[in-house]
Amino acid sequence: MTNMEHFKELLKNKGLKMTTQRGIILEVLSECPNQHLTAEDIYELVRKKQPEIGIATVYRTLQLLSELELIDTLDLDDGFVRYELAGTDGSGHHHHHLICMSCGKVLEFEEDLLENLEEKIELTTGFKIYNHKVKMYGYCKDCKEKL
Amino acid sequence: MTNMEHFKELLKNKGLKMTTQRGIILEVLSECPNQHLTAEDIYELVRKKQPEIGIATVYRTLQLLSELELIDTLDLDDGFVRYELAGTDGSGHHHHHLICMSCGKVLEFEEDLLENLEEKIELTTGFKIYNHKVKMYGYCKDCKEKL
DNA sequence: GTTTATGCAAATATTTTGCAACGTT
DNA sequence: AACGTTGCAAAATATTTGCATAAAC
Repeated sequence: MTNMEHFKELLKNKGLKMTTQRGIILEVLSECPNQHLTAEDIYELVRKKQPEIGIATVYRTLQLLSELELIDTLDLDDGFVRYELAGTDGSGHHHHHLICMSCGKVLEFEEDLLENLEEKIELTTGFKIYNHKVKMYGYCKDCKEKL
Repeated sequence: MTNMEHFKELLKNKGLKMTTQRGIILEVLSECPNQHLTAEDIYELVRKKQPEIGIATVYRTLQLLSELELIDTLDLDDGFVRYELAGTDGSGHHHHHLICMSCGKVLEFEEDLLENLEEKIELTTGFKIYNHKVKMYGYCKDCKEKL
């Protein structure tokens, strides 16, 4: 099932409506894999397809997509909330971020080693883990070589 | 060396000055271990000791402490940046967070399993990792039992 | 005495909300 | 036809900045 079909189904289940605006916003996010767009970025991209849209609709839709777990949010400590499609590989695993402290580049990684960690934490703390967000800060290959 | 002594030394090295306000802000953070205070929370606590302080000074000092790596920031997706002392155990390991999706409680954990992960990522991607932030979302023991 | 820091107020910037008009089911 | 959604503008919120005064070195 595509993201869009999934979205329609989730909306229907909740008695909510599919609209042009909602469709375009999810479409734009689908067209920007591995990017980390701010609400403003998304607003600008959506306006190319639907110039009359208001930014309030963008915010409301992003909140909705986030509640439906179709998108994830990311905080890069610069005062913007950033958005990206969740579970790009359909495995249910979220991807995580490598943030270069020199050039600011953000790479993605997916990693199953974290599952050992989850298990260990569940045993130790009694906490049942559902999801996680991981950010690694360091220097990317290029910047590392320049240092 | 205490946090306060460390702070004074770092300030001196940078040609900056130790002030009553800066001292009190670090003191307040030291008195609230494992809490996740917003700038406003800290402002209120500091005002009990120094009523004339302005919130701008609190923000400026938190930014400074953050740059000096004496404190860490935490984003709980509620629109506030939260602050806590870094490296509570002096091991240089940062602690991480378990966030209960039911009651909102935030627990801490420290985990060395992540070091395997860092190593693996460094080999795979060429990224040199310096620090990381991990948030685990799930249900705490109490909430899990009530479900 | 020089330079950095503070407090206040105003400015910025992001996100949210109220409401009348509109679109979807 | 009923109800959810949109766009606009205004409001709310968190954080930053300019500047004259005060404090630290």
